Amino acid sequence: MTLTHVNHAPDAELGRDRRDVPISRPAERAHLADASMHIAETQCAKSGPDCSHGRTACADCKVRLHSICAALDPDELNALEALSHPTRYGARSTLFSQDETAESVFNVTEGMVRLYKLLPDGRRQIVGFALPGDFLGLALMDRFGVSAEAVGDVTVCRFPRKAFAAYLDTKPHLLRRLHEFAGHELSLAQEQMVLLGRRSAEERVASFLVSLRERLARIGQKSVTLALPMSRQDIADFLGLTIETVSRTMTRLAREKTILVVPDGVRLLRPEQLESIAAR
Amino acid sequence: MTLTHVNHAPDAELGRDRRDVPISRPAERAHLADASMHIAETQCAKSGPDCSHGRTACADCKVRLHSICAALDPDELNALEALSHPTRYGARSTLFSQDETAESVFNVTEGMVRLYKLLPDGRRQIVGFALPGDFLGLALMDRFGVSAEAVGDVTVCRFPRKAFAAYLDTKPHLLRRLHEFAGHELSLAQEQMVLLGRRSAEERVASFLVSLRERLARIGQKSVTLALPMSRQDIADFLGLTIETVSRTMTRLAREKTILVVPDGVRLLRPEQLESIAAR
DNA sequence: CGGCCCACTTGACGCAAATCAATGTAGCAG
DNA sequence: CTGCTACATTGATTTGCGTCAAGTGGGCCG
Repeated sequence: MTLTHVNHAPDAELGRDRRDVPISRPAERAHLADASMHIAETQCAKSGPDCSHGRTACADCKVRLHSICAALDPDELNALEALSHPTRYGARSTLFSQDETAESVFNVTEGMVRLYKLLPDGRRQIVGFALPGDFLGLALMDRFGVSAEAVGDVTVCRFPRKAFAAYLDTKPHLLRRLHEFAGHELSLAQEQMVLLGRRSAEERVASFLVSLRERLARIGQKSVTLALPMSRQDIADFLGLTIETVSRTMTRLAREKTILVVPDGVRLLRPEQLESIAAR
Repeated sequence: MTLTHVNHAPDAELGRDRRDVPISRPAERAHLADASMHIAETQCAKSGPDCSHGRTACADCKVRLHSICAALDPDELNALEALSHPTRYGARSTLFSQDETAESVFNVTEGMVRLYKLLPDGRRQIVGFALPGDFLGLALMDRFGVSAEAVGDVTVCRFPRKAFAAYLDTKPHLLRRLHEFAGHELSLAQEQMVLLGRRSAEERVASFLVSLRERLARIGQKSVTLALPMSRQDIADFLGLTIETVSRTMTRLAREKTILVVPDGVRLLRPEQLESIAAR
């Protein structure tokens, strides 16, 4: 049963948060140098420790087992919860910016965050996409080394960095868990260096799709239909390519029936073919 | 006083370990796919915990203050020393290989180590050069994610991974220190992603020289004359370029009197010019 | 409904870096 | 000294991807 080449597949649950939260358009031009915008955070007004309207207990947290919190027993979870500020960020809003003092660290619970660095002339390199369960501010350093923006709407557990670090000092196994996350992150970064330094455009795109699928599978979202909530420009800036090259490459993969391009996503028709292109 | 364009400057203390330790030549062809060679380690025969012939005490360690060991008090230092196996590796020998079970972790005390990943077809990406004070095996994972080879002769403190991890469990502040190192490493990796994804050949070379100088300065080797013990191929594989492009770029920088190419190194004639080319 | 905007795609062309090919040079063995 | 080997430089040519520019289609607003 051969699949026909259509542009719109009847796939549910895809959806780039593009129309909602029409927050200042210029933000989308972030590819240019300014990056100075700090879109108002969609977060609760009082930012004290009990910003808990509609609060969901950590015990019910959908990403707990994939996050650093899996290292904690119920009592410890409560203690950490006391420090946490569940916070929402609207699509395209800024969680934090490069070089800014790190007041908070974050546990992503929903949505996707792009992490990037800008060169003075505006060139942008996305160094990663954070998914639910991922931790932002791993290094616990005084200042952030990268900027972070919500791709679509995002919810996080935000922790004041100092309080979090202090708690960490009392819970070595939590630090251990954090360190494991750092090791994993480093490993992804090294894979990405191979991609950026030594792979062709087609290999980059294939590799990107395959590894995004793997990451989603690890957090329980197994599917051959991959949601791509980020823009083509984001993908290009992640893969060290231009938007045109990404577009052409995806078109070619689609023409060869390896993938099927759908609105805000891609269906992997022949995943094994993609893996072999990715060359790993 | 203009500097003349000479090929050999009267600079001391440079020196690629090329002639010494003529260990199996085929190793130099490591750029091709085989990578299967495991050159016999130049390490002490009995590998028990007291492989201490000619052992230098940690207290005298030249890199202690730059390594993870700076987090330890004298007693702790002794305890860790009891686990350590000071080991030498000859030029071009392998410390460990990608995907191999991680039996040991390492603290580099002397020399330079290249860390790299290979694609199945032999393409190589060097993900970093480890210097004295750097720690190898940070992630403490079961298997190494990269391969490590001595560039010139190298000395390390080697620790059995499990014993090290066990000791770590009793010393949270050491884990904290290790985590700081991981954060630093991650930060370097992200910088490198920007380099590989978004910088031109000239910017890459300039950036490489500037940041190597900074790293050396941080461990006390401040100098405008930079030793480059690694080959041009290594530099190319680190910068995501070909050897020819690296060579041409260095020649151009030299022609413009920004650097002076000397055997096994480079003198930075106009560091500020390099920094502005690096565009940071 | 019509027009605008924006994200994306597609095509034509140009260029930076890769590839292919000599040539130069230092270290070492005989 | 001579030849050999490995590394590095330099030149000629090709090419993959970037740049520039035009075209498409969906969403949204007046």
